[in-house]
Amino acid sequence: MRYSHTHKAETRRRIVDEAARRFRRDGVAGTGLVPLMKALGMTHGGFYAHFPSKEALVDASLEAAADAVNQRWQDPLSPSRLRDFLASYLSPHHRDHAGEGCPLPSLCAELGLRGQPSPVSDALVRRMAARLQDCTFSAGGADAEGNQGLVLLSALVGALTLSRAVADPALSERILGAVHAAVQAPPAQG
Amino acid sequence: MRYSHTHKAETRRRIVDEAARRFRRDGVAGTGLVPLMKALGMTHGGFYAHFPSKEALVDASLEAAADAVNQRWQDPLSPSRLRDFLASYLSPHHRDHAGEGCPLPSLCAELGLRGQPSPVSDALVRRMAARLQDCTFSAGGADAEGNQGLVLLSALVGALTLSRAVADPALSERILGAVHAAVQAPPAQG
DNA sequence: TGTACATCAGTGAACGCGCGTTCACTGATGTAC
DNA sequence: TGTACATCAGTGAACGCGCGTTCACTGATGTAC
Repeated sequence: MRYSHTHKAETRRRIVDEAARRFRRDGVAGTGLVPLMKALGMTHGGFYAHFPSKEALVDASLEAAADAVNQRWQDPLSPSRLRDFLASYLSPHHRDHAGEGCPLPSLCAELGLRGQPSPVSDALVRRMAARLQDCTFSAGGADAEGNQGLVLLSALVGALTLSRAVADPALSERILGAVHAAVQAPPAQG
Repeated sequence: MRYSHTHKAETRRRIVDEAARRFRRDGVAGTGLVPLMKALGMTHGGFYAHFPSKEALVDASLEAAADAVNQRWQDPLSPSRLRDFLASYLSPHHRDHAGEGCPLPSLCAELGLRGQPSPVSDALVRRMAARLQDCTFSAGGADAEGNQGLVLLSALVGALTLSRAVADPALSERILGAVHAAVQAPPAQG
């Protein structure tokens, strides 16, 4: 080998990291391989020493995201850590920095367009929903199937998506605030 | 004029209708003007007799969607019509036919990517949230700001987005079913 | 009613551009002797 | 330790393609006389 044993793996990791950021920030269709490789100080031809196609890079970056979620959410969330998570997920900072944020609001719509979605997003959804399920505020005797986590995740993803799409900053903050208030305490019963 | 008075307006309407369908089904970036015009039995050059740019077509199709929502949701929803709406919104049919469905789950993520989002999506969000607000099941004394409609809308949009992105049909149906159950009756309180 | 003209929606070839991908190559490095 | 060789990550030019947009034009029709 002409490079150290770890060199190629290291370059591959850099490509995946930068791609994951750009996919979330600009969309998959909006991310070109030429600017991507250029940002890493390389030429685009070298890309194909690491991946057979752009499609494979999408899969790899989704897998990396799923690994990160699994790593970070390995143990059940404590109520206090859940509170922190919800606040940061529904924050203007998260809304304004999609590249460093959750891949679900950024990528799900685009992944849903493709003929056959990758099963990797399933793993992401399952893991996050399961961890949210563990510590929903309602005791949940009526929710034995564990669906409350999916409901919470849907609200989070929808809120972030909508807050990013509206032009009026006041409306955007109202969306985040309304969902934040609703998920911290269940709505008044009557 | 060489065509009847309504001819041009009629053609424009056909372009907007077909574009709105394709934008929702394939995304804005995934919709080309050449195939779009060809589907209407015309050549692409004629497009510019109606719109100055593709961007203008996006705006026009969003406006058309907002008009349709305003038309259809002019009066407050009765509880029974709300029930029908929720069932159809969270149905597998809606998930599988994005081209004929709500523009929010299909387009919000992509619109959020663009530098400055169009204020037209604001009108859509406001109108739908207001109508959902009118008839949320909770009496809502604690929700004077009218945020419950935004919460409900976030959950609907998130659920549809996630259900379209996962590969496992069972998981997809669980997402729709869980949110459907949750929005029909508030979660158990303890 | 019949003819000449003006209008303009729509045609179709062409443009420059960025895309994903291919491929012959280079040259720094690890390995073998 | 020093030299010759094999490896292969990365280079950079080139490809075909579809994109949004432009533009000189056509020809069917409404209008004026």
